[in-house]
Amino acid sequence: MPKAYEPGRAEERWYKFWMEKGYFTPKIDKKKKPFVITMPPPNVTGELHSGHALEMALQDSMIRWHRMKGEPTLWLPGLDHAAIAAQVVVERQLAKEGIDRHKLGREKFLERMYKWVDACRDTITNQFTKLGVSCDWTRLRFTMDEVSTRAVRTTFKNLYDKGLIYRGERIINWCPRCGTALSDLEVEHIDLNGHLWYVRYPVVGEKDKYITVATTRPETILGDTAVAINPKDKRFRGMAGKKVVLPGVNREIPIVADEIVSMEFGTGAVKVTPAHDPVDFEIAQRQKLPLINILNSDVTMNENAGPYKGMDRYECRKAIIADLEKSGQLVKTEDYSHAVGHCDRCGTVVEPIASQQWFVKVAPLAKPAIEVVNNGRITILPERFTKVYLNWMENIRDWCISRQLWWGHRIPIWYCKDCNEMTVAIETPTACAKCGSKNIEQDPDTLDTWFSSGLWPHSTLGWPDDTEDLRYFYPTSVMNPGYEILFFWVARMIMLGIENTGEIPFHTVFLHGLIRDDKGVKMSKTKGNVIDPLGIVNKYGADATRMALTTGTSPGNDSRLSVEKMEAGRNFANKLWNAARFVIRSLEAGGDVTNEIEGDGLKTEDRWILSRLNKTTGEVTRLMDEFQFGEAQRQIHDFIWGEYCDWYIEIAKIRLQSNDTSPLPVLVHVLEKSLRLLHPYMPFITEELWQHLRKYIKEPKAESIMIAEYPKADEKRFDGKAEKEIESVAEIIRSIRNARAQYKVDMTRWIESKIYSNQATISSYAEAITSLGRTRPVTFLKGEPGEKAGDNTLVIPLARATVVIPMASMFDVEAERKRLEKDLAETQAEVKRLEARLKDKAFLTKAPAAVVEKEKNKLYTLNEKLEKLKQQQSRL
RNA sequence: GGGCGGUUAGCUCAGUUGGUUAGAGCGUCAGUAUCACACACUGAAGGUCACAGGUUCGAGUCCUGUACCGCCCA
Repeated sequence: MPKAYEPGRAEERWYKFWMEKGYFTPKIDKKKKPFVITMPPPNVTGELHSGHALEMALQDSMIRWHRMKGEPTLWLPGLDHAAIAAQVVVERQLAKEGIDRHKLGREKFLERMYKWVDACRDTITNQFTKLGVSCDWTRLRFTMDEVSTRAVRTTFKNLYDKGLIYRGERIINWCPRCGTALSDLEVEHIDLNGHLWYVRYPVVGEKDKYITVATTRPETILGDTAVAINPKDKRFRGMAGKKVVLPGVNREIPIVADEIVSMEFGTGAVKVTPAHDPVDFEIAQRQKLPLINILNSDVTMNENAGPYKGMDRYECRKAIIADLEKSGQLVKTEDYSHAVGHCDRCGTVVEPIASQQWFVKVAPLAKPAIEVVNNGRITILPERFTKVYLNWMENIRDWCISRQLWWGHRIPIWYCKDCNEMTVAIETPTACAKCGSKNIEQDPDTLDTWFSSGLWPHSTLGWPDDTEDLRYFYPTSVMNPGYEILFFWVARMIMLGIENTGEIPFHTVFLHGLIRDDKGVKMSKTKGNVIDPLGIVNKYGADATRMALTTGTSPGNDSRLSVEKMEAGRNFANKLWNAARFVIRSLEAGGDVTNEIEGDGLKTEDRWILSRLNKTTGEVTRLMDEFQFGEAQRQIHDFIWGEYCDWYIEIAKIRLQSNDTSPLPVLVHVLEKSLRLLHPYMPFITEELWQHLRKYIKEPKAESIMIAEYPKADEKRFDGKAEKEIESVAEIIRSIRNARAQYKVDMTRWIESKIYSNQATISSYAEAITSLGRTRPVTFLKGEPGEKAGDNTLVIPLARATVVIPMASMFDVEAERKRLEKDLAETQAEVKRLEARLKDKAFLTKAPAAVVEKEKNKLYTLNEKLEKLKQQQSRL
């Protein structure tokens, strides 16, 4: 075995081995309850990032753990077509070639998309294997494959037939760059410093009478169809029903009274632009006001903008302000900070526009989805997100699902050109359902990508068909996405899962946090701070990468990824490697030994490590049951490094060096069990080492660690007495080492010690204390020491013992006294010299300040040294 | 505006029914080529657990308030 662990080769070999053995595919066993995770499908937008790597590490840990527990375990992988995000990627490629999708045409464009998907699938699956994920590749799914398409259409039709999907004109968020409508969730509100412009509209027929409104978007004046005031507002008594003239387009619009108008905002009178503002849209509905859309889809002004037609929205804003200023209608301008909607994908400022779109009426679907969380059928972890979920669900608004994109599931609606009726169908129809005309055309739009991913847990198992997979594996066990898609995805999966199957999609939602860079900044391609997980895997190994991502984190909290963490992971792997190397080497020399432990003949240190192993196992299992994987890993790490390596191996060496092979079964037993304990987190190195150990392993008899039973705590091995005793011994050894370091005793020198204790058994650790403390002779005495500190001895009181070390054994007291005296005299002389110098007025006034400062500092440190020397002298 | 989270060693973070002297990794300092490991070993230094009150025999942990940072929703 090489001196340091080399991850690369081992990883490739074992992944291949696991694949060949088919371990990743579960065997359906109706007598057993399966454990199922549907993988959140990565987007086909390119490559994996560290967030995916974290997700994979967490899920693979859960999956491997449950598989080792003997449960039929399914981890179902897949990819998401990621409608808008993927379309943007390919459109960028096209742009580089100097073409666009319109030039290419819809069909050719989709061909390009599929080609891209194929490439992406290869990249992503390859990246997954590098991380060691043990998902069932035979069930790999894609949100646009045949079954998914059928699931999407079936769902659409069902909801449409129930009246839960409708087409209507509503205010949607329009992204001019992406050229599509967005749902409310896809809009990011950013506070921007803008202005509030106060504009006066002249009242019709009343000379010099005006009503002043305030707006942050003056260009929308052109689309105003009313001015609204609060009916309780005394300032505008008698104004309702009158008319004002719009600047720019000189249209007459009414003044209406509406309760929703805030009397505090601006002047108390607000302009109403129903086609470009959600609140105004509602007012218009109530007041029966017309809608005037002033924007083209590229957000230039349309014919309704009169003289401003053709201008870009911001150009128009400038022009209007200038014109208002000229006409004296601009009353004042205030600085004003307000939230402006931006496209989640591309960052462009979105425009609220009234538009014909498809919507899901969500409230009826939300009701049962709220219920299942409230009654505990679905648990959301960390628990605090339950409130976030419920709060959103209880105030849910209709979901705009149509997108003006080409890439995605096309809306399964066909319009008849003859009778104008709509046909909704699962199988592509050839004729209008109403009149039978063949003159039908499918809706050109596609569905929001979340509409199909919302079906993911059941569609991947075969729904709408009644498949064996669906019957056996559904509802799934755990869903483990990032908290940022709680609304986007989790909420919709719960709603659509219940709607389609009558069952919850999963029992537990276990949310993870974001991976940030070492400075705590969210990783993004534009910031250039993304860490490529494959780069880390190549440099530090997959196990170290996984460890770096998941240790020292707590559920649902963001974490930082840094070089230090990756190094820590690699170092731990190497530590484990070398401990195993030592054990294997000892085994090779030790004859016929297995990991089976004989009942008697165990020494206290053996019983101690077995007790610690089993307690750790119990603790780790408890933590994993509670989804505290970071803490579980820390416990395994601390046990292996801090107890097994630092103490047990060191103490065992004493017996091994005198050719006593009795610790060998314990060494291999504890190592073997620790490897199994660790396997879900560090699958490769544990397999590699386990295979090295296999000929010494009597139980379990598996051909791979990944299907060997996960360790269970054996309470019979708990041994509080042994733990106390070894703790006591360790404390004694530490105190002696401490004294050696404090007095700078040379490594090669043996020092004498007397150990006073009422624990009779301590004396049986003479060898351990001798060799680990490098102390000889060691005498064991009962009771309290007669020596007092200062009698040329060091007296160290401990919890259950007192250690006494004669100074003379650590160093030659006489020589040391002489050395101290000499040093003391020299230091004192130097101090005197410096003090005199610093009193010298000539020096103080003439020497440069820096020099004086330097001398002062020197004096200070010398005085400190003097103190220390005096202390040392008094102790001799 | 509403809600949630964070504030613990120089840095990054654990600390889950309130219970010895608050832990880890990294970093720092001192020492070590000891025959598993220098990706290591040994030892040390380093904390008013944001602040102010309260409950309790006992609070990093529970309650109230304040400040700052971050996130979500409107």
